[in-house]
Amino acid sequence: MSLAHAILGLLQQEERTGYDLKTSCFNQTVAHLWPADQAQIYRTLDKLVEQGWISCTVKIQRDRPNRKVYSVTASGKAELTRWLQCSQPLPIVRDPLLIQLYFADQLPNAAIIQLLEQQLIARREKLAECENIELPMLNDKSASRDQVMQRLVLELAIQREKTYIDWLKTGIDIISCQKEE
Amino acid sequence: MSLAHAILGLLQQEERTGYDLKTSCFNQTVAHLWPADQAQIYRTLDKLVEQGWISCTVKIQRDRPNRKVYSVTASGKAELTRWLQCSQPLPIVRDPLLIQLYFADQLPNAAIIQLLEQQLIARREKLAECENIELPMLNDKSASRDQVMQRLVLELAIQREKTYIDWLKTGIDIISCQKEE
DNA sequence: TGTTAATATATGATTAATCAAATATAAGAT
DNA sequence: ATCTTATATTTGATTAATCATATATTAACA
Repeated sequence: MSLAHAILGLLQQEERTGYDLKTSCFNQTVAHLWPADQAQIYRTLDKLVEQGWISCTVKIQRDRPNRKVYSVTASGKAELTRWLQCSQPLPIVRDPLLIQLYFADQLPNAAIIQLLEQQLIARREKLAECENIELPMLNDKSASRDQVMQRLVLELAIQREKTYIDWLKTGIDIISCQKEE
Repeated sequence: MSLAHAILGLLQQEERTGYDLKTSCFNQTVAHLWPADQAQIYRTLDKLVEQGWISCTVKIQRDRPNRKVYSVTASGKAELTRWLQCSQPLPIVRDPLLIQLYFADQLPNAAIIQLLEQQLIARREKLAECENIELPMLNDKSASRDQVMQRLVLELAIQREKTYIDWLKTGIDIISCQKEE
């Protein structure tokens, strides 16, 4: 499961709590790669401990509730390195809009265009989110190795949105010219 | 759930059995929009009958096992029309390769490139599959309304693969030039 | 003093999807 | 005669993800 390995990767960057993972990773950049909710994160942490891939230390805090800080064990590090080299299957995409459009011939043009316009808004918002993430450009020679990797990932996310946006615009044009019924 | 509505749409095109849905829809074009396995299809058919959106007639066959043929009811047709006009959320994409790349700074360049090369092969295969689907082009004026919709959907699938392929090529170039460690 | 917000973790229930396998009929091939 | 293939449906088990909610501590605010 990739979520487990994503968490392993994040904990290898630095030790964190479940709360940290949620608020500073899975609510931020990682949300674009592998969204995960809080319940799943805490449960996956439990599984990783069971597996022996991470270990937990309770940090007592005076001013706030105590934290369970997790860090990667030697065996966890080995597992991550192993997994990082395994070829993974293509992701499965299930896009409700495509199903709608596939059967949209029975809708009036205006209704179809409304669907596409709404997606266009949502996609533009997502593109803006991705473009707001600050990372050195691919041609920036001062970028560290991990920044290059992260920028590369971000570039796909951005390109993906741009492709979708272009396609939506084409779709709107095409439908506008269609004879109804 | 979109699977239910996809099935509703397919049954509105013509009455079909679970087997038909699997072999001539979910193994073919629809596989690129909304993959579904056989167990899920049959179970969803049961749910749709319970809802009263489709009805079932058993067709006795002499030469082959009997078929349960499903067709859309009036209430099913209404439900489909309703659903087709509801704005749907953006699909959630979880791509394991992006997680790998995000943490790939600890891998040697050759290992990263191997990951990307393998995805490139898989993506090219998928692109070829999409391009093999026969549908009139968007500028073809003899195309029927439903063919236009289906071509539009296919165009996104194709563009999506092309975007991914371009990105993979860029990625391979960038990683090749990276200093290791 | 009581309320809300932020920090922090845990659990129950449900849905959607996947995997595996069982069952049955008949045609066609070896 | 047996094996395979295609047709056709059903069920059990499990995983991954989501949703809702519960619990606890402290700070800040009104």
